[in-house]
Amino acid sequence: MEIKDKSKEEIILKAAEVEFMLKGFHGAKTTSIAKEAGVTHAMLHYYYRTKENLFNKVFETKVSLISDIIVRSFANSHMPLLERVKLTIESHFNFLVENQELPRFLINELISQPERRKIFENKIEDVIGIVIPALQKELDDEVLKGNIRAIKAFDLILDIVSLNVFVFVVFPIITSFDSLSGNTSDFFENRKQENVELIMRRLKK
Amino acid sequence: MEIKDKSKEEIILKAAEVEFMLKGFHGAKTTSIAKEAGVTHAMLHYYYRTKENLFNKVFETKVSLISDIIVRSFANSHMPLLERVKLTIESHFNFLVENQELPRFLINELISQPERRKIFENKIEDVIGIVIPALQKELDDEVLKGNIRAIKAFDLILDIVSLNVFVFVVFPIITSFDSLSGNTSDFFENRKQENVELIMRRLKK
DNA sequence: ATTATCTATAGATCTATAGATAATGC
DNA sequence: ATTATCTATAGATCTATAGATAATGC
Repeated sequence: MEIKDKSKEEIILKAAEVEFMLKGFHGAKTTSIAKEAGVTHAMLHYYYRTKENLFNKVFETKVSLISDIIVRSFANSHMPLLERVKLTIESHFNFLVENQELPRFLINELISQPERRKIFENKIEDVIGIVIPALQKELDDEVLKGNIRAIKAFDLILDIVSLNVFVFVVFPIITSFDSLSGNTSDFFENRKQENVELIMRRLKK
Repeated sequence: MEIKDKSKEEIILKAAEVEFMLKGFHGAKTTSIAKEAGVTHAMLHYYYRTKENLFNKVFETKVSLISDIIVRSFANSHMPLLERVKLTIESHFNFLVENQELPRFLINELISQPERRKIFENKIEDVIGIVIPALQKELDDEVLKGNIRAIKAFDLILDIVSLNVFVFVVFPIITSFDSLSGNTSDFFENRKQENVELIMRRLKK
């Protein structure tokens, strides 16, 4: 057997990732994942036994990605708050450029299969429980100093996430209208700036 | 046969609506729709022949709702622009309160089943082609008069839609964190104001 | 006569595994 | 000896329809 760049096990996982992300758990079929991976259908079950199993592998990896980005976003605490918020928006946005199908996938599986929410909640709960109160305190301090306008940390985060995520969620649909004539990365760059602008104007006095 | 409030045909459609909205085309099963509707499985096929057919009935109704709201949102042209934008944000938000599962459903089916995009595009295309240029002109006029800051109509609409829609898309997930202790309608009311605030500050000089 | 309903079942599709065979690593 | 691979097929689930029967509207 020659040396392949990837083992079949990995190839199957990659193919599963693509199919699950695009079609969801129910829309994806183990037969077509196997076909896409270029292996016999039996191989898929040999390595992962069940469809459920294979899905969970994909799902957990994706959930981890999300919880990591939340933590990473609020690092760099030694920087003025407004600047840090700006940087957070940008790095969060950049992360989404690299993981465009991720939000839609998670949202969808979490809603259509509520039994899977626990996995998500467990990963994300602590992060939320720590990040929000800490941010709230910082915001309140700045408000007292008269530097920014009052806002709840939860609202600020939801503002940022809404603006950043939504473009990617609808991107495959709006492209078909071609209103964004021209190049995709210009479009994204423009959106990133627009989002920063919106949030900065919301916060600045 | 006694007089029922609804015919079986309608009951089936309603049950289908619920199941398709929640689980998508592939996740929904005609057997469980029939069960939910309290009819034998054969009745579903008697009235709608195929699953595809039944799905399309639901899908088209939902697409119409969306295209209607876009048109309605930009009525009331005899009103100062900023005020009109504010009203548009609010009425769009109110519409979403009444149709919370709608955006996620559409986004998802449109992405996982690209063959259905045409139905959507046809309904929405004209509306977009008329609304955006008209709005752009109005915005440009106000910019020249020195009343607002420059913005592309497309960006403004995407800003509004992002902020308004996203809360509902993730709502079933964030409720489980219970950060929004207290009542749901207060939470929504607060979000609506936050969104108006953001957009107004973006536009005002 | 037409419309509505049920039971039973065909036929398709999909997940999963059994069992045989080939390749690989000590 | 263990791991990887294939063919073949069982078994489950799901969509769809045939065919019989009951209800309804002229």
